[in-house]
Amino acid sequence: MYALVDCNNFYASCERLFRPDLIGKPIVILSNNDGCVIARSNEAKAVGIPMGAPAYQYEKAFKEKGVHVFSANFTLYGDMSNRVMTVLSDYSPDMEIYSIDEAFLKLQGFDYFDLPEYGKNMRTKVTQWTGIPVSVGIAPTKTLAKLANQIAKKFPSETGGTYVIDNEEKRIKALKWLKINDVWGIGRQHAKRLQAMGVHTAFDFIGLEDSNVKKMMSVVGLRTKKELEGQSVLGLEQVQVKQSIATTRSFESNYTELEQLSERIATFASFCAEKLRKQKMCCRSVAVFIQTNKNRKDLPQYNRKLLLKLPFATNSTLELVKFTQQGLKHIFKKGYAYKKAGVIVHDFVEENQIQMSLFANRNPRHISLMKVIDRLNLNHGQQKVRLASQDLQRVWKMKQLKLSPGYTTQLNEVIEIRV
DNA sequence: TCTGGGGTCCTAGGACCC
DNA sequence: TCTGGGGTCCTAGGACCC
Repeated sequence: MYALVDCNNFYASCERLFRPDLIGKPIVILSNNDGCVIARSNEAKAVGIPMGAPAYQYEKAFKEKGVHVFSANFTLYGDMSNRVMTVLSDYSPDMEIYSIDEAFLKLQGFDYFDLPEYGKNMRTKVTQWTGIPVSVGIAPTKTLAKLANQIAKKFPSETGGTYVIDNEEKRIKALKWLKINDVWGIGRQHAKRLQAMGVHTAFDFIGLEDSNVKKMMSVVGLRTKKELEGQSVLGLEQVQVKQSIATTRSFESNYTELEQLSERIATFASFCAEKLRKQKMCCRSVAVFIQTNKNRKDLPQYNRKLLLKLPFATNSTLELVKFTQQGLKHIFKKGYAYKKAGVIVHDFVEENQIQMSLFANRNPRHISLMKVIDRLNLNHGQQKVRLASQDLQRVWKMKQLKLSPGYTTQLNEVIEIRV
C-alpha cells in the first residue's frame, strides 16, 4: 500500500502559523513579482478567487471580501516543508518527497497494521509538531492514494482527514466520484478530449480500451489507467538527481534592446552557475530563451530558445555568461517587446568527475576564483560580487509588497512573546 | 501598467550511420 | 516504370506535475 500525505492549502497554512488571527479568514499568496494567485485558503476559494488570478484584476475583490494577501515567502515554506517531511519520515523507511507539500510513503510489510489508525496518527503528529494540517490517503497504488487523499480532503468531517481504499467496493465508488479532470496525470488537454468522447469520470476512463488510451495519451495515460485499476506500476522514486536547473523571470516592463536582455541573461546565467556549484555539479549544455508577452495577443509574438553544447563541462560563472551571451546574440531579433527570458543548464556531471578534453578545457583558475566569489557572497550578502556585464546598480527588483517575516529562518524576525 | 517559476517524461521526426 | 533495410542519436514540442 501507498500513503499520500498532502498539506492542506500549504502556503496559506504556513502564513497562518504565526498569525493565528487569520484562522478562518480568506488568504491568498501571490507569485513572484506579486503577479498572480498561486495559493488560497479554503475561505478564499469559497469567496470565488480562482487559481492563477492576476492580482491587479482582483484587487477590488480582495478588499471587498476581506482577503489577506501575501507575497510568496519561499524561505518560510521551504523550512516548514522540511519539518513536515522530517516528522513523516518516521512512518516508513521508504518515502518519496514528491513536492514541497506532499510525500508518498510506501507501506510494505504493514499488513497487520490498522491503516486508518496509522494515517490518523500521522495527521495528529504532523499537526501537533509543526502546526500544519495534512490529509492522508492510503491505497494500493500511487494514483489511487492520490484519489483517497482527495476524498479525505473533500470530506473532512466524514473521514477525519484520512481515507483508505482497501477493497473493490471502495475503489469503484471512488472512481465513480472522481471527475476526469481531477485524475492525477490527466491534465486539461486530455480531459477536454476525453469529455468530448463522453468520458466524465475515472470510472468511465477505465472502461476504455487500453490501445485507444495508449494511442491518445501514450504510455503515460496507460499507466494512469493501470494504476486506477489497482495495478501498481509507479514505484517510489528515491533520491532525485536533477536533470536541469533553470533561472527564468518575467520583466517588470517590456525590453526591446539587446543590451537590456544581455544584462538579464548574464545575471540568470550567473545564478545557474551558483546553483550548480552549490550542488557540486558541472553542466555540459546550456539553453537560453527569450519571449514576448504571450498574454498580449495584440503584439507580434516571438519566442526562441537555443541549446548550446559546451566544449567542456563547467560551473564557472564566467564561462556560462560567455556562452549564453553568444547564444542570446544568435536568437535576438530587434523590433519585439520582450517580457521574459531565462537560462537553463542541462547534462550534469559531478564536479570532481570531469573528463578532460583534448582540445578545449575549462580554465583551472576559474575554480579557485569561483570559490572566492562564493565565499564573499556568502559572507557579505548575495550578489555582492558580480560581473561587470551584470547591472551593478540593479537591486532585486522583484515586487514583494506583502512579504511576511522570516519567522523560522531570520533571528531578528523570530516572533516575540510578551507575558 | 499590471498575468510565476521550476521541474519531469514521452514522442515524432530529422540527421546520421552501415 | 522501377531507387533497401535496419538502426541510433538528438531535438523540439507537447503533455503533465507542484
